[in-house]
Formats: sequence, C-alpha cells, structure tokens
Amino acid sequence: MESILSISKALGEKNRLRVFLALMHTKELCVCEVGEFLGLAPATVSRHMSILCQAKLVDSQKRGKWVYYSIKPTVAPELLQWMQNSIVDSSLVAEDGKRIESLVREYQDKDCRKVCSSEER
Amino acid sequence: MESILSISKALGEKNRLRVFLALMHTKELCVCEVGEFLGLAPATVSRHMSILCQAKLVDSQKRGKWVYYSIKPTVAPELLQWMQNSIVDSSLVAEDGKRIESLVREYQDKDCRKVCSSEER
DNA sequence: GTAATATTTCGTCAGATGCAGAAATGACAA
DNA sequence: TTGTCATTTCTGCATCTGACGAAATATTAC
Repeated sequence: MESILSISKALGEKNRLRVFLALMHTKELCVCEVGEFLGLAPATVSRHMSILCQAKLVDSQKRGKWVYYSIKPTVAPELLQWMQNSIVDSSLVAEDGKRIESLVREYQDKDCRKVCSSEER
Repeated sequence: MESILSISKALGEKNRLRVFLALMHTKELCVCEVGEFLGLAPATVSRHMSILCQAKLVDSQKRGKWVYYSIKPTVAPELLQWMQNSIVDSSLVAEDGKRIESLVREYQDKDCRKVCSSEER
C-alpha cells in the first residue's frame, strides 16, 4: 500500500506529473532541461525529481557533470497504460509534448546533450 | 491530465486510500462506518469522501438519512488492476480488510444497515 | 409543526508542501 | 590544487491540507 501512496503523492503534483508525462515520450532529460521546461529553479527541480525517484517512478543516472532522468523500467505497465489512456485528449499534454521536443532540439548543441550521444535515443 | 492529477491527489492521502481499498472489497459503506473505520470525526470523513467523489473515484447515494459510498463503475480498470497488484502483500491492507468485515457485521443490527438490506450485497 | 439523527459546510488551527536563494557537494578542466 | 559548472541540501516564507468543533442542512419519527 505504501507504494500506491508514494506514487500517488508523487504524481499528485502538477509539475511532477508533467515531467513524468514528458519522460513518457522523451526517454531522458537532465535537470537543466526540466528546469527550462517547467520554468522552475534548479533546486526546486532537483527536489521534485528526488521525490519521483523515491517513489520508484524514475531512475537517475549521473554522467559527467549532468544527471539524467528516465522512467524506471520497473514501473507497473497497468499504471502507464492508465496514464496513457487518460491523456489522449489533453491539450496541455499535447502542448507539453511539442515544447519538450523543440526544447530537446534546442539543447542538442549544448554540453549536456553531447555527453550522451552514444546512448539510445 | 486533470483527471490523473485529481485522482492522484485523492489517492495520495493515507486515509482516503484506505477507504478506497476498503470499498474495493466491501462494495458499500456509509459515513458512520467510515468514521469508525478510520477513527475520524464525521465532518472529516465527509470532506475526504467528497474529494474522492470529485475525483470520480466513488459514487455517493443518499438513502433515507444515510449516505452510502461505493466505487464508481467508471473507474478505469487498469487503475484498479494496478492497485490490486500493488497490495497483494500489504499487511495493513489485510488488517483493514478484516477490520472492515467485522465492522460491517457489527453494524448489521444498526439502522443504517437495515435501510439497504434489499439491495445487492 | 417539533424533535432527533445523519451528514455537510464553515471557521480555525497545526503541520505539510512548494518555492526561491544561499551555501554545500561532486565532477571535470587547467 | 584551484576554478568552474551542474546539482543537491539547507533555510525561510507563503500557501495548501487535514483535523476538529460548531453551526447549518436534510430526512425521518412523533
């Protein structure tokens, strides 16, 4: 039951939910990208991401100076399916999707994106 | 997305989650039973239940003086499945299950249980 | 109608949570 | 080692949330 509780708490905050949904189709983001995406200070982003990590919803991986976040492979598929079904006609999610894509393109040239070019995505 | 958010907020509080899980195998409870179950004042229970209702997780039905709560039939099956899978070895959920059962037996003789004896369960 | 009972709404308080900025930590480069 | 940059932890502040009791509302019994 504790897992339901911590996951629900983690996803029950708008900014954290937006990041999680963004990760569902962008695979990987670092703190600076999330900060840009949400318009929040790095410290705040770090705090939010650690809550998502503690809920076992995302993995963090440190590569060089940067920390990269991605959805933890062990997240229950029913949970992901439910979320997927629940966002089909959300305009904000659609906007966020486009914003994340252009943001990732924009960060293509920055240092944090060069570190991981050999990896998947 | 708003639905994910409101559902997560609703289930991200321990007492509300416990009531919801209890409803998953007791079908129907009235405010007084939930109050006894959680050890909370009626006013507080009412508030919690209205949050679950607003999140479209439970239905409320007034019969006589009493209000009965049950899981809304439209709740996404993937969500229920995820929760079901997540509680298989939770000792607190098991205890709660027994407590609810004996509590319902105890309330069998009370007025609020006599009203609905013709209905399912 | 009035009284009794169940529930909801309102007012208030204590504790939790989100936020930013400052300081601390960790990693790389010179 | 020292400097720089990315991130995290700490601190303080504003807002949100859960709790109760009291008052309001709704329904049944008389």
